[in-house]
Amino acid sequence: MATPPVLASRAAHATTYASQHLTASTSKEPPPRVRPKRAGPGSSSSTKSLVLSHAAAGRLDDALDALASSGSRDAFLHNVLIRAFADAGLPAGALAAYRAMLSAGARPDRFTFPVVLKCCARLGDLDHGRAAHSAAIRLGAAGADVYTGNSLLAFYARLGAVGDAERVFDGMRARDLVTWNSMVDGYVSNGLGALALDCFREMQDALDVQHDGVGIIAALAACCLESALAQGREVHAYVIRHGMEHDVKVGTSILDMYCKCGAVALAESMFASMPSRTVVTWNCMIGGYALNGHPGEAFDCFTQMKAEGHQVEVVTAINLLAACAQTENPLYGRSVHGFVTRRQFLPHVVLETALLEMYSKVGKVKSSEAVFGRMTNKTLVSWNNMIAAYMFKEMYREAIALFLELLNQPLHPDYFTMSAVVPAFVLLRLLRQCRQMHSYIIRLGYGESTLIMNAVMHMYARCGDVVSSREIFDKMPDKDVISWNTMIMGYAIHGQGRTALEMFSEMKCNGLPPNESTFVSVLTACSVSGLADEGWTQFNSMQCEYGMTPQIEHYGCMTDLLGRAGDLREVLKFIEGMPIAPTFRIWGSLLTASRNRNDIDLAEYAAERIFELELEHDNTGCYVLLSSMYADAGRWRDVERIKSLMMEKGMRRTDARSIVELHGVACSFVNGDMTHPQSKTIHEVSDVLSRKIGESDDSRNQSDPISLPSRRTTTPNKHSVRLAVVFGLISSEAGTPVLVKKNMRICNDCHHALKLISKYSGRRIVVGDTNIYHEFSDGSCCCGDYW
DNA sequence: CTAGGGTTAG
Repeated sequence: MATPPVLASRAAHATTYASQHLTASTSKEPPPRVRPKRAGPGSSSSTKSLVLSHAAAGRLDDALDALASSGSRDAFLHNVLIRAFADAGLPAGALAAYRAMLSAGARPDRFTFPVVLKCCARLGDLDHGRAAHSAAIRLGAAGADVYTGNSLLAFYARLGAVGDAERVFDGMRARDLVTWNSMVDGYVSNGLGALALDCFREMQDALDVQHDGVGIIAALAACCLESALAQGREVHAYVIRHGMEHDVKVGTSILDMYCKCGAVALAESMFASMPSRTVVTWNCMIGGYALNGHPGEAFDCFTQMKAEGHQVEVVTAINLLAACAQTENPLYGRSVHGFVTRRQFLPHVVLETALLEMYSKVGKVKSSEAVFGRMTNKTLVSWNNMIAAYMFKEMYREAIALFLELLNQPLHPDYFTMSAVVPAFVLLRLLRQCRQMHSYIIRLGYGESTLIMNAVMHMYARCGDVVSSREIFDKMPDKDVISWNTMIMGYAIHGQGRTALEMFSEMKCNGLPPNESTFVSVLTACSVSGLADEGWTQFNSMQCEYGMTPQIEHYGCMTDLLGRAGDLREVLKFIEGMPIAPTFRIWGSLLTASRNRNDIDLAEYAAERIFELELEHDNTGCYVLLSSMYADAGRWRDVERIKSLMMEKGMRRTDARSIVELHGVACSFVNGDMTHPQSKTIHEVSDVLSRKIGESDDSRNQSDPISLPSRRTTTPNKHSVRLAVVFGLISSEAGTPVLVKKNMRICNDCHHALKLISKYSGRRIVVGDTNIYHEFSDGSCCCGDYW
């Protein structure tokens, strides 16, 4: 049927009218229209019936137009229309109708505000909500009417303004069950579980009524946030006492609470006892199995769910993917991917993000990329996950590139983004990129965030610039334990044990109690700087004064400390006396100590323990170290044995590489490198330096034990680190330190030579290996020749 | 013509 011309033109007008009000959303009220002649509080019955009939037929723009042109000040009629827009899922239209109401001069009442506020919440429109709030205050509805107060409270809470929600709560003259429930739920949706539970308890005293399902569900969500199993069980008991357990939603929430608190068995018995279940119940159970590391049970549960005739929905698939991510075999995830494709669940942002994450966890980063690339709608979470996927695969450059791409998106990187990407800079250990990252972080407005600035501090320290690390630390307004731990560790890895210990005392003076990690930093400082007595004092103090139980990391530090002292039997005795089983970390420490004391027997013993562990850890370094010890001892047959063992296991010695950053450009050298344009000069200078420091031909002829016979061996003065240092020395001004990063430990020859070169050149030379920074100056190294 | 409800990615 064709629309009558009159109505058609009106409809067109109405659309413009509504959109005008939508676009003018941030400005003040639209200019008042011409006051109609008949502007009484009621309206003519013809206006009323016209508006109502349009509204009832779903012609909302027509209804709005009719009402606006009648100039009616009938609040009831306006309320009906606002409500109609809201019910039709058109919150923006509802706000346009509200503005029309205001410009008609009608007076909003206690029926108007709840709907308007709900629409503002749905649009995330804080400004219009605040405007409605002041209108409600002006009209006296805010404090007096419970419904208006409740809506205001819920509105602020949903937009994350908990403080405003609390103020509304406090200002209400009367509160009902909904008021309290909204407050509890408001805390929950802002992650404040403890406050939610306090509020829930307070509510029982304040109101003389029983909790309803809504409140119970909010309280259970609070228990999830706090992992408060005991309180969750109390809520469960309350539900049973008051005969509410047959409510499916309540039952499902109890089940979910048990899952989230890690009590799968309790969740299972809840599941079994439920008289009826919905898809959501099944989804929770599947998610709960996945969350608690039981992928097999999750799959079984899924099969059973389908057998009972339940429709699989998007959330089911998402939870199932969490289970797939835990299996070794990518086929599970792929089949779910096929399933959701066939069911046409895609595109769906959350589902796609879950697919991306699943592929990443089963090691299929290419598939993650494919999913990410096809996504039309990407949320910050999608980006964060893709960055994390690259990080998981150690694809640091890709992670950084994606992060830089994210900066060009209309999205604001959050803490997860930062904590995902910062380690990439740390691992690449390029100071220039750290500085860049630092400035991004400031530009993004995270300069005041303790969490993020801790990461930046860590980044600088790991990249060899402990001074910048300290500068940030000094400027931080709210230092937490992690800030202090990071700073202490920063000094520790730079061999400045004394400064680290001073920081530790200062921390305690400031009244900040140390935690377990603090002692890892402190003990590392003692061990790197050879402060044996201090180390023991701290090790005892953490147990006696702070009642902490040393963890494997602490034992690792103590093993290092003892190893450096040199009595290897003591080290072995210590390891054997440990109350926890030695790990790779511990035996590796003994291996290093044996190497430094040249005790091949003990080194073999330590290496055997490491091989016994049969872990997925990369043992290449262990083989290389052992083989170089055999080479030093002239045990060439053992060298060969190790070499063939490594070939058998498909291990390849990683190529030594050293990087020096000059004027913002990173130059990378391998052993004997000739690729640099200034190679000739670099090699010549290295030879000159070698002679000046009296480096013997003996050490220069020492061969690389692992290299194949065909490969030319490199004399120590052409090792990557030496070339990098030489290039650094000749390319920077006298007096400035030279900073070099190396991807493996420095060999004895180079360590010795660098000490002499620092003295000869009068320059400070800093070389970072995988663990610590060696600071060579005036003929000695901060590590005290133990590393 | 009025408020408040469960499951999902980090």
